[in-house]
Amino acid sequence: MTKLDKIARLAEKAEAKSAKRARKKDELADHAITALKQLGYARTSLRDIAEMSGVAVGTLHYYFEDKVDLITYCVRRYKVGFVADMGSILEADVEPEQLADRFIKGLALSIRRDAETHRLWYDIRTQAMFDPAFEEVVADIEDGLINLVATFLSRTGVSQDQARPTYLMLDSFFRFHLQAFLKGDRDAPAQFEAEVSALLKRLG
Amino acid sequence: MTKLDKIARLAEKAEAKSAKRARKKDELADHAITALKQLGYARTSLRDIAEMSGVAVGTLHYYFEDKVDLITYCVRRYKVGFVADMGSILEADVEPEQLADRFIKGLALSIRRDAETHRLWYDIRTQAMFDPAFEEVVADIEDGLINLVATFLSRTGVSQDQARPTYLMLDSFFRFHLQAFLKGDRDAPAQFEAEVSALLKRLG
DNA sequence: ATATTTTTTGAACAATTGTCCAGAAAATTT
DNA sequence: AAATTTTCTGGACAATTGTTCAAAAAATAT
Repeated sequence: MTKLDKIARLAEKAEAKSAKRARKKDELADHAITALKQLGYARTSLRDIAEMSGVAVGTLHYYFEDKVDLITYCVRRYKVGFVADMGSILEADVEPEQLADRFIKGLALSIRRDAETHRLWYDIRTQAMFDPAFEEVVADIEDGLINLVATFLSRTGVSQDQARPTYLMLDSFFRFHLQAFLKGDRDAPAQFEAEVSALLKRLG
Repeated sequence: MTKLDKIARLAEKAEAKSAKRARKKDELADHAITALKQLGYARTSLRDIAEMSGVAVGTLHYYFEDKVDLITYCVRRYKVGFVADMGSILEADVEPEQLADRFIKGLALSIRRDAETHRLWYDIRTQAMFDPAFEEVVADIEDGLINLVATFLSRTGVSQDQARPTYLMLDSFFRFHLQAFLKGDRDAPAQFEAEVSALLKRLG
């Protein structure tokens, strides 16, 4: 075995190890999210998360620096997934009008299906107004969302410099009807769909 | 002294007493707000508030049921004041266009002047997604804000059924630029003014 | 099989939390 | 001036918090 072989094998090992560690982190994060989306940032303790994950509290600190690190990791992970999901809708090769329809329907569906998870995002976004530790993750995610809207607009033939105002408009309606849905209004997603659809036509 | 006189005087006393109590509540609430707007709901302890108010912790519980009662009282008090302030702008007898200009300028000014207080509102509004105890106060305030926008629209000659979408639009821009301002972007209020002004012309 | 490293545990720690309450202080009534 | 009521105090309470760490357990390497 040459020296190069040894080095290569060592690198392989190191990579496999960090990959395994990453998998475990994600596994823990997924359990953490189920706890966080139920109670919110401030009300969820590391013990809640540990119990939900079936591990001891110390294990969490073995994988995550501290609570902020753990929570930002969770929010980032889930929101990246959301942006990817919505992005895949935009890949379909259909008429602009139908695309807009599908996109809005996708958002409405996400209110219905992932309401509890989305409120965690709003929780963290608000925390960032008080705690600079959350500023980075919030800015990153918000950039991703604006970017998502930008590709949506480019696919429907609208100028991309409308991305931020459009994102803000979508976000405010999304937030409002999410709130209504969480309060028990089962029709909120449908209303979101109708209202946003109308407003989008008015603007486009 | 007749019996009626006695009753009248008793009623007077009772009213004076509850008025005094109400004044003290407001005084405590004002101090509490200065603490809350700096740290946010979850991070502010009753001891922080007591220290800020120059009273003992027990005194807070003498005037308020519990922490939730105290905080909802504070948020309600400050937001009612804000709505009243903005409402007084709408009383001016000027051209619709100038009125819109003044209204938006008033909002931009409030970002500059009351940034820390406004973030407390967003904090409580988000908490309401997790804790039903905040649902009522949030719904009340949001109704008040939509109402404010409704009178704004009626004064500028726009259909009132656009109140909610317009409120949501204003809110999202307000929130976004408030966030930017809190992160250190001193131009955020001016940008808010420009962007909202443009969008409003596009819609009206 | 043994040695080494990685992973996990859960008890211990100090700090903080909201709430309660007996008694002091102040205000009001008689 | 005495009695009564209202207001306020601040220590005590139990519960909970994030974090640390020595030791055990498990996995991996020799």
